[in-house]
Amino acid sequence: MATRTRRSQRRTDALSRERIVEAAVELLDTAGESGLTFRALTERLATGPGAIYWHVANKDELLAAATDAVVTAAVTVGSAAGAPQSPSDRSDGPHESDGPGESGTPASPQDGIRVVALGLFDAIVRHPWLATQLATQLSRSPWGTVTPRIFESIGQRVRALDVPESSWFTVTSALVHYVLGAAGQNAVNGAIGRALPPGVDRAGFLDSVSTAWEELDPDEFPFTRAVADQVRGHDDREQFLDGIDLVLAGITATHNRQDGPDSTPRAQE
Amino acid sequence: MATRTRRSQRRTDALSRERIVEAAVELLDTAGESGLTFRALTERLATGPGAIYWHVANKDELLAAATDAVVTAAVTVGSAAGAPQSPSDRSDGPHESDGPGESGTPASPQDGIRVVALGLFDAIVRHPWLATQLATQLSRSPWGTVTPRIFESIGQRVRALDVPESSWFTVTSALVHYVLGAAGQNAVNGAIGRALPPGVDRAGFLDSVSTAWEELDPDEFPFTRAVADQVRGHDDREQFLDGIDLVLAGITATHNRQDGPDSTPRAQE
DNA sequence: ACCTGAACACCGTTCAAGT
DNA sequence: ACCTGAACACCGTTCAAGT
Repeated sequence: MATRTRRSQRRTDALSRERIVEAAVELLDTAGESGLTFRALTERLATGPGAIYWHVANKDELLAAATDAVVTAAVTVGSAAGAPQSPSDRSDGPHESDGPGESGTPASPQDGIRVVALGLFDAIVRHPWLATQLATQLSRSPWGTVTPRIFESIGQRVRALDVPESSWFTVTSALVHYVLGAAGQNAVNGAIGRALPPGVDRAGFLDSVSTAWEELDPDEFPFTRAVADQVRGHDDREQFLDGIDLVLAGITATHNRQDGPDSTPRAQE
Repeated sequence: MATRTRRSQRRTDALSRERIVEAAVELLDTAGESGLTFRALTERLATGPGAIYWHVANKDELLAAATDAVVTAAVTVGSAAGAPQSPSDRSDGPHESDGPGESGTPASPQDGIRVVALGLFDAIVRHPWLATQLATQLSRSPWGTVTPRIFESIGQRVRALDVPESSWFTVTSALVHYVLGAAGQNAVNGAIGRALPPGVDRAGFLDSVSTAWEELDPDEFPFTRAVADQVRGHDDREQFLDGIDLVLAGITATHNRQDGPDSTPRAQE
């Protein structure tokens, strides 16, 4: 169901780091984290393991490169077309393109943050292995390229908010942390339809979670049982944006109480 | 440097799922994620792989059990002593005990949230493998025990806030997402002193990150370069709590504008 | 400089056999 | 019911050899 282009019979045209990373991403998307092996990779690229090791140091580096490629595409605004125009026009389900373009309307900083955040959110839904990889990559080496890239794309919008410079780091960190936490947890949604038995769709899935929560021990889990029903009909992207808005509201409440026309609230339907 | 108790020469006293999970956690803490193998486990427990498989279905289940054990300890408030009394008395470095006890003062809901959040934060710093495992566990199966446990402990405090019941799920989710994202990214700190060459301490580590950020491409990373210096001296726990406060401020700003004496702001030094 | 592919060490898991 | 340990299939990685 993924890409139909390019099959295995292409021994011609030279191997390259780029092609290897591309194949790795496809393999991860198709077969999941455990599906990325050097044997599967050699087969798909019609070569031997030694050839891959000539271009890539080891599996960790390959995973880092795959993560970086996908994150860069997701976070680079203003490139591709056909992406979410504005976070106000809510549409269900993940989008198709890999980069959110800011076609047209010069958005407010808040909307810019929402667009970037949604771009990452959708990328993780499309590539569920990103959730784990991001956690690995970010916690292992903040000196890598992935962390600064995410940080930069959010931070540039924070700078446009009227937050004192001394708070830039803290505010941007808070936003990035929320986005990564939320997107990570919602990686399940990408796995629905892939891993789940066909016939069980998203509604059925939410229903099963809701039911499972309702059957928890009443003494240990009173709150979780109480909200179990709210799980049933909720929209993940909607909830994700509500969380962003909560943080944005906190930022304006904290940093410019007396001042300006605080924030541009999203259109509420 | 971890536990000095119990060595390998204890063939007596029966094997049990509990002892296996305990050994797994120790192995993960000591040798990292790649250090947990069935061979290392059999050696430590002085047994064969078959014995372990009698108590545990496979490695995934073992990892899930280890995660659940640590998270439960971290999130269960009111058990152990010697834990962070109140998030206001800031102390540097991770705490020793595994559960944050709420000894004494009946805290505000806000403080309760801060205590639980810090408990999770510290647990991830102490057990860096938790970051990856949490991402794996949560995104794979919200019907597991780990998600509800975290959700419940935060949610019970949210209920004590005066947030309309219809927003309980969204608000709690936002908090949980922030906590997991922030704690996950800060798992590095647990690795400092373990993985890093001795002689490079925390200050040196932050310094190296800051320097790396300062050397990024000025065209691609203007913002990241601008805040690079703020990285140098910052306190992770402090910044983590500042983020929590941002979300809490957003919650009160959004949900009870006209009403009560909005939130109890932390003492700012 | 780039690629081949056999070989190595190690891993998770199974299972007939013991008690 | 619980444990033993040899065996199996598979994995990441290496390296002498080719072009």
